[in-house]
Amino acid sequence: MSDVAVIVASPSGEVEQQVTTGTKAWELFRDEPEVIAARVDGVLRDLAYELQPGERVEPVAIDSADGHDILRHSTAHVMAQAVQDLFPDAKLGIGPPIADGFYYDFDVETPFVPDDLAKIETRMRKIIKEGQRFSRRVTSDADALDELQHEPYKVELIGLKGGGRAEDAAEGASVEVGSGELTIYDNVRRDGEVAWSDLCRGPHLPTTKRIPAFKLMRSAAAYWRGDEKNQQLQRIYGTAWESAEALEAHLHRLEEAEKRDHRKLGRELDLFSFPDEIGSGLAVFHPKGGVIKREMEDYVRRRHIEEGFDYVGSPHISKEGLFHLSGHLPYYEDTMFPAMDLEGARYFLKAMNCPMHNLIYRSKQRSYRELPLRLFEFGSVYRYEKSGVVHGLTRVRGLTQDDSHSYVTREQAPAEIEHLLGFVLGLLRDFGLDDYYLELSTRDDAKPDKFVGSDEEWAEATAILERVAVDTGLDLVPDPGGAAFYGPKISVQAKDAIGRTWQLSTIQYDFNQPKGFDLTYQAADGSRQQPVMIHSAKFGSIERFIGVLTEHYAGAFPPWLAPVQVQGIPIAERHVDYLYEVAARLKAAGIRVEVDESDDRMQKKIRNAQLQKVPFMVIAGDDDVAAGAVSFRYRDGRQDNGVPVDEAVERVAAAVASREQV
RNA sequence: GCCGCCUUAGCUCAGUCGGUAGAGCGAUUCACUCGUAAUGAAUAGGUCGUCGGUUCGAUUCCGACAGGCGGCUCCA
Repeated sequence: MSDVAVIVASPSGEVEQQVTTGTKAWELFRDEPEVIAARVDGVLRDLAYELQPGERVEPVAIDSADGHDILRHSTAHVMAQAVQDLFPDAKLGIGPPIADGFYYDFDVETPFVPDDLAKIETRMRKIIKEGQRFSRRVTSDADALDELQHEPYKVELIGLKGGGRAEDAAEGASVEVGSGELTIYDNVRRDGEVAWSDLCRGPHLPTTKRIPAFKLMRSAAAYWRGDEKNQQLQRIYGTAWESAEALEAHLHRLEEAEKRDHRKLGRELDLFSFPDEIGSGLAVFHPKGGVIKREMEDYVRRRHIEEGFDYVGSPHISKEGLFHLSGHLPYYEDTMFPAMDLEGARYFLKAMNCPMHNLIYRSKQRSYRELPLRLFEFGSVYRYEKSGVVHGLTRVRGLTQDDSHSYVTREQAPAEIEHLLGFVLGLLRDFGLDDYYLELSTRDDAKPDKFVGSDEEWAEATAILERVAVDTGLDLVPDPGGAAFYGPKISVQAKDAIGRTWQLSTIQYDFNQPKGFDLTYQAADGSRQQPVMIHSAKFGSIERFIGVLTEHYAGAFPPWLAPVQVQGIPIAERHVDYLYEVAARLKAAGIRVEVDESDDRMQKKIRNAQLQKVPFMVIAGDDDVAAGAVSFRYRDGRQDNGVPVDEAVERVAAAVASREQV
């Protein structure tokens, strides 16, 4: 028995270590209970992996990103075993780790109900207690097909792998079958009996006992391999963590996110609602939500004009010919509201503004001297979103786009895109969103029927967008196949206060519609040339952006957006008149102020203002009246008493003007 | 659109094993006038989502539809 040399890497550095032939990875980390797997020459391995000479071995801790994935993947196996114990006819789909958890898909006769989840959890605890060992076994395609003949979905995966198509089998399928050798993991009881097996690449925890904390979250249907033409499977989502505390913290984060839900805050703060009588996905803004909407629109309109855009207007409805001309109808008729037949013509509610703007462009002969010509409006569009996808303000059927179209010469296009991107990012910053990355959506070459235009045009457009995006220095994520039919796009994905990302702005390069509309301009040499159009929505939709901002600020808007900026609170009834005088001063400075003259006690008034998340409470009692002052209370409970009225007005006005958060 | 769950007062939710309903908050009125997150009392408010079916009788059971929630698919 000879020695082999391996390199053991740890945060403190790398050490060469002599071990006996046949040493398993776990033997290097036997004193480190948090280590649940090893990264060997860059590849994740079970701790039972037998070390080879010269290999570089890194411990993988359960609370690392890789460790979490392994823990959650193993927990998914335990869940699948529990499900098949309780529902022997359940066929296995796939079961990968995902962000903050895992899922496993099953083909079952009857969908799972909440009670089933409780039963499955109980069964899982039993399996965990048994301390079943995850045991890796290499197999061949033929043997696996034989062994798994009762698992039709696994058989399908093996077949796809054989065809070299494992990667596009389904999202998450690569955890079952990779491009390399095929492996099966057996769950082995202490007495050596195999309790359960699953086709899987691994790696896994050493035993089920190493699952410290988990919870099943919900069940839902999911299409096999993500295709709605396929069988629907029942998916169970769960989460697993390195400790009960970490699980608790995760559940707490979910609760906090729920408190920020714009649908809930919209009701509580009286911002907007979705009356059933109007229809699904169609919002009305109440006076307080209307303030936010108006402030946003006013500011955005002003900024567009400052940036060289012309404000235009267009109707909500049009004869169908326009949408044929733009090329939209063949691609999007399904997502437009059905046509209305009027006077022998078919009218559609508009789902996009660009055709209307093209008509404005085409209303007269254009000169190169006019370019870039930038048309902008808040365009209301209607999209017949499928009933299952409508969601608060973030996915609606009627929305207002802050939409612009820049008509430029081909030579001007790169500079215009750069200008737009800088403008968009500046606007987002003004609204308090300063963490984002970019996505470049391109054509799917495999689906030529979904896109129009030549290969050369697409290549040119994509290259320009990519170059401008890269120049920003922001992260750029590819999104193959995500382009519009008429051209590629850059989208800005903004992160909110609790780290969720939202697709907001888009910038699209379009060489097709100018062709369809036969848009031209007269060049300096007298020739007729075709412009390129650049579509850009800054917030995507006003509605969605209000939803995103509501969640980002958890309803505590910065003063410039807050529906009520100052709530006046008298200590006693005799201070009401004084507060109205202060309020008049604030109003004269353009501040939105209300005085609470209700019968409530002042403590209750403070509580109400607090719950309404009003940025400034201005309180007045005998002391303040005597001193010609007021007392401030902020949302965080901070107080500032005896502030002279002039200074108080100045302080509020300054906070509003600077658009800062307080 | 597909799967599951849900729909009781303005809001949050009890409840009725089938005999037409209750709380808290909110609203209104009255009393109280108070220094930093809930003063007290009284009153009003519901065709139990809609439409059908079963039944002597349906808010309750069944079905369809509408709306909502969680996913899947989709998102110009």
